[in-house]
Amino acid sequence: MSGGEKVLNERKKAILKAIVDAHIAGGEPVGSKFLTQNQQIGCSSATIRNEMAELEEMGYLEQPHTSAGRIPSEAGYRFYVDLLIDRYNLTESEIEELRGALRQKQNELDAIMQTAVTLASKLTNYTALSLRPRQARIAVGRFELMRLDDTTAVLIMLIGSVVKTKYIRSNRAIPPEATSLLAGVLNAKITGLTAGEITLPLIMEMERMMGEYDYLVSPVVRAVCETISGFDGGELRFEGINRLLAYPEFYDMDRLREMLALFEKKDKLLEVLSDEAHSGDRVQIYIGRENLVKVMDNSTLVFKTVTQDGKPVGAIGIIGPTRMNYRRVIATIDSLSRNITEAINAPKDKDGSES
Amino acid sequence: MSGGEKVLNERKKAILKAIVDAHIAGGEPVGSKFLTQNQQIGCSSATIRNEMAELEEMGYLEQPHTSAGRIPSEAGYRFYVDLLIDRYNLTESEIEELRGALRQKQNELDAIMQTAVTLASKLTNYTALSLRPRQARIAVGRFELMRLDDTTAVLIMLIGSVVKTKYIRSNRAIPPEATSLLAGVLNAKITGLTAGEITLPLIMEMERMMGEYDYLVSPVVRAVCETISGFDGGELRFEGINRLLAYPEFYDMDRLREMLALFEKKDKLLEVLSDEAHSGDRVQIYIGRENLVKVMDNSTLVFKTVTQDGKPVGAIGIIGPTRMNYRRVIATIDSLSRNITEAINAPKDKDGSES
DNA sequence: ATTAGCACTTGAATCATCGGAGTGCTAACC
DNA sequence: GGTTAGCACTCCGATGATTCAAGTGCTAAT
Repeated sequence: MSGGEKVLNERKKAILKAIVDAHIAGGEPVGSKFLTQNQQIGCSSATIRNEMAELEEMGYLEQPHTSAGRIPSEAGYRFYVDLLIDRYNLTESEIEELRGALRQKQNELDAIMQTAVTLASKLTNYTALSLRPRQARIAVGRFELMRLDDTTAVLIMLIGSVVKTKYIRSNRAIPPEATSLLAGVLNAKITGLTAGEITLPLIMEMERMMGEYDYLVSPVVRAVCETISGFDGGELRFEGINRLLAYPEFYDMDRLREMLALFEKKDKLLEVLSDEAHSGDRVQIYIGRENLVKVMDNSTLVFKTVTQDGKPVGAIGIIGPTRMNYRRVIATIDSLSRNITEAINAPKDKDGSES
Repeated sequence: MSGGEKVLNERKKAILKAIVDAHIAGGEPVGSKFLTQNQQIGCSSATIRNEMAELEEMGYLEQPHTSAGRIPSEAGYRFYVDLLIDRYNLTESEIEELRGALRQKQNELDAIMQTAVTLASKLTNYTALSLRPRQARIAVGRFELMRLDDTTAVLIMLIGSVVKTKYIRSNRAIPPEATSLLAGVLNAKITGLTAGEITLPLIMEMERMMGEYDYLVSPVVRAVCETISGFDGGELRFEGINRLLAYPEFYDMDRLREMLALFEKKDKLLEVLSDEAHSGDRVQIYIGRENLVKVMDNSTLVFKTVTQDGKPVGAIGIIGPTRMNYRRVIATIDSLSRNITEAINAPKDKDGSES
């Protein structure tokens, strides 16, 4: 709000960066004296104090109380993050672990995301999250029907690249020939349609096609619709929640409780993330309440989209205190999402010749 | 260790019960004076003090420090719980909510358990858990194969009453006629077999049966084995972790962290629970470290098995502070598991005639 | 423009004090 | 003998005073 030119001289930059670094490392406010140790800044504490006062005026720093050091404001973190173009690179072994874990799961997006989120949490030591965003257009691409006994069958649906199943029970018989017929009708008539596009005339036509087995259409279609609506809700998973506790900013019970409540109130988050998830190919970083829910005062969200055939099919990210190790987190998330995207887009894995 | 007859006179029972009740309600140690308000105990504080001293000697009570009131020991809670034969009954509306939620999901054990665990957490206000125990003998009961394109297919397996799917990718073509052939071979040869029973001769025989498509057998069998071994690991889910925070006994950060760490270290829990899950038709209650992992000093675990065709297929439970509302929790878990068991065993739901 | 120095502010830690709650025990009471 | 009133004793927790150290802002000197 209040003015302040955007231009920072080199020394201010160095000081700001040093403050953020120090605060990330220690978690405490940092004072002028401490900064004199930093080689990059060749001046006395008094000078630094003056600079810090100006940085505070510009909104990059904050003072918890009069006689404490400074901590970076959200704007300060933002500046710092934007500065970080030189990526922290994962070590060879970390990359290997990642690749190895992904190689197991062939194209099972669900399983892959689960693996990835665990890995992300482990590698960064923060809470990780995986997201399957809400999608506008959900439709079944392929149906299959597996008959179990006289009155039971399993309906198998391919949605995107995810397989969903649903039990069908009927109080009238489901003869073997009816299942294949029904599967054929379903594939012919309602592949590619969203729940809203399955109309009554369509259903009636299907019933006509089913002949004497018309009674099966209604329950099956209902099952399809249920599955579709269940699917488009998106999905959000967390892993490593307890890692939050290791960081002093969450030692405050109330804050922690808010955070956990946030984790459970997935709907809200999902909504926001689903929007954001569609945007861009880069790692996205939300600092504090920059954009998202306001609960996240002291937290930062880092995530990146996973795409298949150019379309976002999920996202993976990290949530943690604002003073997080950005280099590492960014690198991890970037690398993970890149590898997942790669794994699900370049199929054809060579069939190793084990005994 | 030190002696003490098991017999408690009526007054002692009344006092012990009153203390547990009060401590559950308030969370604080309870003193002799407070208990005089209780109508059931018609005597003065001094008498009560004497009785309490004896109860402490017998091991049913503890004193945090000399000049505090008493709190129930684990043995005290145990006694209290065993005393609770009169069940707390859920209200009509609660039962209705439960039934309604279950009715939606037809026999999808996974979805049902998910619903149930959410409900359990909501109804009791504690952290709830659902368990699919480790099982000794896992075998596929039925195979189906869905062809997607020239090199991809989805293998669909019915394990118990759970459907699992797995992508199959091949670097050689998967022609349509091969899929049905392969499904037939799989159904003929390896239904009912555990991973260990799928031997090399068997595989070779299958390859012979597949004729020119023999190259498909190996990757598919491998997928089957992976799925089976993935499945027998059991599964443990938590819901409502943040509810723990509402209780003062978890206001201690370290305790809380231990607890959360426990939640993530599912393997261990799974192991213990899988054993226990097989036992009995009653609600099981573990108080403190009575039996389980030692982390759970101040916590109680209440759970009950869900059975299908008489066999345990899962369990649902609550975890919370030792001073929990046992009546309510026991009733909820009992009712939930009973309803689930009912839902998955008595199929044939009437097909309502909605327009 | 930079720096040294100093007065000032403020939260955190330490310590002593005090009050209340609750006990255990003894002596009186039924 | 069981029950109760009374009292001395213990111990925790809250309160408040004091001290301490860190860090600032400002002024004057370089």
